[in-house]
Amino acid sequence: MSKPARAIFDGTAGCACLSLRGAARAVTQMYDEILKPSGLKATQFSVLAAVATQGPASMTVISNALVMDRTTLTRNLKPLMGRGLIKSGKSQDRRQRPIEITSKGETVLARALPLWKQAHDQIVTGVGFARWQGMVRLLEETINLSH
Amino acid sequence: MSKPARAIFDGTAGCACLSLRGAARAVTQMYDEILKPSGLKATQFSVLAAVATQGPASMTVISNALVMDRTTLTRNLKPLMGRGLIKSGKSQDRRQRPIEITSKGETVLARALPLWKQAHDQIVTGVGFARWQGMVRLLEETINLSH
DNA sequence: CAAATTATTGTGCATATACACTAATAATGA
DNA sequence: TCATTATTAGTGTATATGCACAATAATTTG
Repeated sequence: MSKPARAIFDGTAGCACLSLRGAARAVTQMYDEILKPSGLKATQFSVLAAVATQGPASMTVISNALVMDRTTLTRNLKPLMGRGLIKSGKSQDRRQRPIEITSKGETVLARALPLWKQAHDQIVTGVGFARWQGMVRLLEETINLSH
Repeated sequence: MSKPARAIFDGTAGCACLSLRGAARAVTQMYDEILKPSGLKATQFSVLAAVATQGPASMTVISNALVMDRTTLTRNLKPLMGRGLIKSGKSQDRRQRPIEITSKGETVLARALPLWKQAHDQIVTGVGFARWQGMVRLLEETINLSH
């Protein structure tokens, strides 16, 4: 009876949130390591790529595309803005400050892409293409569940 | 030619890291919301439960069990320590400061467990038991891949 | 045993995350 | 029109994350 919690909760095993967060941490570290030569972290790469494909677009549009809280995106744009990889412009709607990638940002993104592909392939090859596809599908369903 | 990046990278779709992080964010928010009455956030619940089941144990042991960087665990213990839910003791090996749950921590954890179960069931029911099991297995494989 | 190595933990720094709240602007409606 | 409501974005605060580095103690090795 010295550890009553053991009887009711078995720690790591079987918690969707814990598994997801753990996998996200592990994969992020792998991506960060491989992306290192580009000077981008995994999140920064994702944001830069989203701005490149979606932009010029409002913060709200981009944050929705990234399944990321709007205020989180505000902070995540800062290091990219500081390095001049993206810029914010003006809109007719003066509340909006549409974000777009700069030419310097395009260059950095282009250099990062083969590294991203390398990390990506490592995951896909590791778990197998079909199973990986199934996982991405499940993850998207899971995201929709909590909306 | 105004958006050359679109041709080489299709943003959100198909990036394992982005999908994982997005799903982790979404699920964490769901857990946080449901766990609110307990005063614990999802991560805090996980850490507290791990300490309860593993402890008394060294930081290194617990961080490995959680697939969490050791220094991250150090910071994550702080709010739990501050609320008196866990405590650190001493060991023969004077480098170690084994962590264990307090009786107050046991009480809080016991109150949080039904809430955790509620969140958990919401995910499992949503994606289906078998598919959820498959996902957890894949997530664990993915974690092992990046080690 | 003393020196080198390994193991355990903490801290500085930078980024990532999101809720509550605020400010500014646009849209709506009486 | 002008007051109300809705939309868009930023800030304050707190936690989460991890690399580089430092400090301390145990272990190994010559």
